[in-house]
Amino acid sequence: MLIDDILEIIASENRIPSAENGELEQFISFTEHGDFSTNAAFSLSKTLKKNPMEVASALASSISSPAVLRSEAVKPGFVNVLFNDRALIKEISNISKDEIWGAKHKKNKKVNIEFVSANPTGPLVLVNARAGIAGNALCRIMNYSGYEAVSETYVNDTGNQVRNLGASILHHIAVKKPDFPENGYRGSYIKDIAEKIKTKHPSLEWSDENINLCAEEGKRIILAWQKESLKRFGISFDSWIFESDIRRDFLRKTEKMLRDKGYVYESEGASFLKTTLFNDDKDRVIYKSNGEMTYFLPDIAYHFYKAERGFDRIIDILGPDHHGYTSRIKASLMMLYPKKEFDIIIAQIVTLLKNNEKYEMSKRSGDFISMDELADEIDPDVIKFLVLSRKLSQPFNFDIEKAKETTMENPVYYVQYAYARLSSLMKNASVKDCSDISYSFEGFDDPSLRKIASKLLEFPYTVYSIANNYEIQKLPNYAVSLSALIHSYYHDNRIITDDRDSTMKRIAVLFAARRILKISFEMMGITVKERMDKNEV
RNA sequence: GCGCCUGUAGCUCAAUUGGAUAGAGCAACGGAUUUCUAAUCCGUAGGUUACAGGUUCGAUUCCUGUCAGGCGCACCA
Repeated sequence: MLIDDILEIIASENRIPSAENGELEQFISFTEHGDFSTNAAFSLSKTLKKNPMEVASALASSISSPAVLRSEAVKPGFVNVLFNDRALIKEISNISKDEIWGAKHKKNKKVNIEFVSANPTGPLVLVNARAGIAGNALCRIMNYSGYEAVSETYVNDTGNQVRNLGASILHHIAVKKPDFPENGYRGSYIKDIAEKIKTKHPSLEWSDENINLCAEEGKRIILAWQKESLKRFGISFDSWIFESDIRRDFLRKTEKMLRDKGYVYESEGASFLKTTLFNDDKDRVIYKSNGEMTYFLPDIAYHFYKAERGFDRIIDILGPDHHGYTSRIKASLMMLYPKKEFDIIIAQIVTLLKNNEKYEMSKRSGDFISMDELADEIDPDVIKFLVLSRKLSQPFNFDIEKAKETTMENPVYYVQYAYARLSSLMKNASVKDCSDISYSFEGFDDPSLRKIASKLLEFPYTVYSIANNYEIQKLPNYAVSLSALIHSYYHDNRIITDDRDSTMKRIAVLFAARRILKISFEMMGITVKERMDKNEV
């Protein structure tokens, strides 16, 4: 790519050692001062112990390429680069000829992204939707950026919560029974499941055996139900891991590894893991004094299982209730796999507002808003775009009335409309693919058209940066700002005219812009619409 | 009490991770259309980035303190 070529020149001319794996990418930015800028001189000046401006001048003059019209050092030490129009036009044709222009070559780095990971004890709620939407997008972003990313979810299909589920269901079936279980699930869906089970087993006594039966049946039903919910949002996983399988196949090995390394000790009848050695507040119990295992050991086993499968980077997207949990799981991975990159992203709470009322969402209370209920009311595209527009680490206020009623609050229509406009232009100009376009023109003769072309260069670098810092909101932000340029240009200019040369220039740039929008929509999981029908809303 | 996160326009959020004049949308006001779909565009107004110090070429961003809010702090999962 155009910018990559220049970065390579900068790196080799100035003997920047860390410039190999595209390290220079982090020093580029896109402003009004050129097609791109770099502040590399500032950090370089520290290692060279020279004046930043001096370094910048050297950088600027080292850039000699036929593609570059001007490269200049300014004020404190920025270097601004402006391409000549021919080079930009060439890049426009590259964008148009490539289905996924900008995607990096695979660098053989395997990434595992885990998200949603819910108990099969109730409907999925809004945080699950948030994590799911973001996780899928992140997975595509990382694949585009040269990683081999896999999306994964973990099903906690054993343990107390599942037993509580069984007891809650059986309580609706058995005639003679104790009080409703203390930590039981009270949602109305429990009753529905009980009714379903009744058709197969009309009468069940209160017994451990039948609690298990109800738990197994309930789990199956809820899991299928959760899968349907995920499908409505287009959320999918490359792999499903079940806690029961981990316990069966990997638990003993994990415990042995930890004990062999001397990280386990006994105290007051319980077994502790020395997580404080790796920055945890206190050591954590893996076996209680009554001999029971805590949830912690299977979770470690699961993470070890990820590491064993050869992933170089492991990413967990967790709900806000896992805040205090991150340091201990990090510590356990440090014990045996210190070389693995391990990142935990906390997806903050989603608060649903409706007419300024706050909805509480808890599986226990039975009074919650599920993913499904949200999808019933609001176009999933709207939800996806809104969810992706915010930093995951920020709490998210979702106003259901705004999302539904005022379409102006929904930038997703803004970007989809930009795409639809371009599509209808291509149709009117009888352009099906890039072979219908000539790229033999010399210049843009219109700054705003050139600006759109220049904006397209930015796209890959926006995506790469998300792969590093997980700030997914940059993707929708980019789509909005590109769409703004498109809408503005469209409004000011008649695209298709009798002047064939000028028509072709415009179509060439807009075809490429449409391609970039499409790639970004697919990353976000937003529907790509060739036309927008007003009565749809 | 301890830990993590947050505090930016009236509201919801950005700001390319320490960069150039802090930007969008909504709400307010004024304008543009016999449309290649106005779900659009252009303009006006709105800010001591919670507060006080510090670090340096440069701070919304990093450090310290204060104030305010959210979340998490089990031999629960």
